[in-house]
Amino acid sequence: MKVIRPLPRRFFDRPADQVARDLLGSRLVVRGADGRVSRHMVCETEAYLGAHDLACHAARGMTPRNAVMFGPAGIWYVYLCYGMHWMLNVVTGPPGVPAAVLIRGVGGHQGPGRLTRALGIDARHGGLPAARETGLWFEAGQDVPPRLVARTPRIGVGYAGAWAEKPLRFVVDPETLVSVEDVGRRSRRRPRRTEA
DNA sequence: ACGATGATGAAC
DNA sequence: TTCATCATCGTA
Repeated sequence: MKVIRPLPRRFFDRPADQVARDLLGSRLVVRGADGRVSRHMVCETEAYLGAHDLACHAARGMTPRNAVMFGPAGIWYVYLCYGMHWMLNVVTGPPGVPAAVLIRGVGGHQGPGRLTRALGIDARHGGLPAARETGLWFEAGQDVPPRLVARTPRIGVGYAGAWAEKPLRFVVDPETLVSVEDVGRRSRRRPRRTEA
């Protein structure tokens, strides 16, 4: 039987929008405290491109919080938002380029704060590599054909001027993705939150 | 439409 | 040391 290896670091050492697109259909894999492993299909991501991207945390320079974004690819960037939600990101691109991809939705869990809560992800993961040893990594899943990928503006970044409108959010309807032979029929598109 | 809830970063 | 600001979510 085929051995599934974690997505390697080089997978993430590319522009964030490419990584965000290609993570759709992959599996986010978590090993819980009890040793059990669970796999979750990635169905929604957002790309934060670097210091020039005004929606990116690194747009105003390096701080203790965002420092990990300036490092090598394949490292978890986890931060607390609105006082209660842990946001899971993976750093992309070469050192010096502070870019990352936000994991915004995985199968069965809509919303970045809900999925971290459900999977037990928090600050402990920040700064660690996405690898088996850390208990949180990615594995290749199924390829998602382009026609099933929707691109929209990112959520909650209305302050970012022109960057707020760029289509850097990538969504695939998990219902659609489940049945590969059903690609001819576009399933109902879920109504999404809109910008303010 | 809005309040919960707390770290973060910048100003003072 | 204060203060505004959040890459959200549940309830209304």
